[in-house]
Amino acid sequence: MVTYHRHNMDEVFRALADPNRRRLLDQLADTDGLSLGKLCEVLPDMTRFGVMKHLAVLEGAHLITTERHGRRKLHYLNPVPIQVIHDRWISRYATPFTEALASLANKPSTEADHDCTPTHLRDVHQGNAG
Amino acid sequence: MVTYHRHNMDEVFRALADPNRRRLLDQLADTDGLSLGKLCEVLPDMTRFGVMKHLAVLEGAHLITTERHGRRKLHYLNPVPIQVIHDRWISRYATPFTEALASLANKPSTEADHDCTPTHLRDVHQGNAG
DNA sequence: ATGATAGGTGACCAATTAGTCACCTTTCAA
DNA sequence: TTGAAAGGTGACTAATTGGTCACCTATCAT
Repeated sequence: MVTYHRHNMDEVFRALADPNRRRLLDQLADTDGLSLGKLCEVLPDMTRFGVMKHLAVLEGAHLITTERHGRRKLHYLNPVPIQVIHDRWISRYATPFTEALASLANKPSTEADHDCTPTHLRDVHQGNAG
Repeated sequence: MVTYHRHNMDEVFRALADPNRRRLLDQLADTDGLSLGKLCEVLPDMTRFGVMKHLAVLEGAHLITTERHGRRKLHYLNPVPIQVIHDRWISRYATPFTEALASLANKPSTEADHDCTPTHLRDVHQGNAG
């Protein structure tokens, strides 16, 4: 019996909540298998220790995996927890209605002003221009 | 020009990171338009103020919207931010490979032990039985 | 009007988190 | 074998978060 599908959603969401950590993931999505030193270049305003901590959080959430190669530690993106989140949580709310609304929301045009949205969704629309 | 597609991902992810808040969202997904008092029944181990704070976080992340009706405040699920996250972030990593791996991971059977996974993904498999 | 009901505010405390640092081990190249 | 390079640990501080409370306003039924 394997248990790797029991990803802790708390940890995954919390890990994803930080823009620095998302940046690290994005970097690994672009170039996988980077060392700590290389990943430090992605977050130049932070010390090596800060980056280490963020990577530890990502690893704790199983969003990345690591492999030691000599004196270097290589970091690999692991997209499984994200897929799991999608499958068992996000798809619940991604109804056709939502998809239509979201695609509508992505258009900056006046079409969105037709506003066939229920009243309790209206406040989402109150963006200021600029 | 509308800006409601500029959801702050930090806030959304952080809001989703708390199980109490996810429970509130689940409740609203089941029965939309509940008052604070009703939502307090969902989290019986917390005071009204705690629930209020969690709802405020959810509202700050635009995951719920509210409407006052007399002396009551009704809360409505707003699935748009989740859809946005899916569209612009999650789908990046939800490759066919990932989907296959995830569906594999969801099976507790021995099929997962064929393990055609890259080495750096292996540690995801090390679950302890029981 | 009046009491009960529903919700709100600001202050407050405990626990957690983010980031840094001094110091350490392991590995590689010469 | 020695020194530089890569990474790791534990302690520490500052900031943030989670939760509670005393006290408040607004609304409804009578």
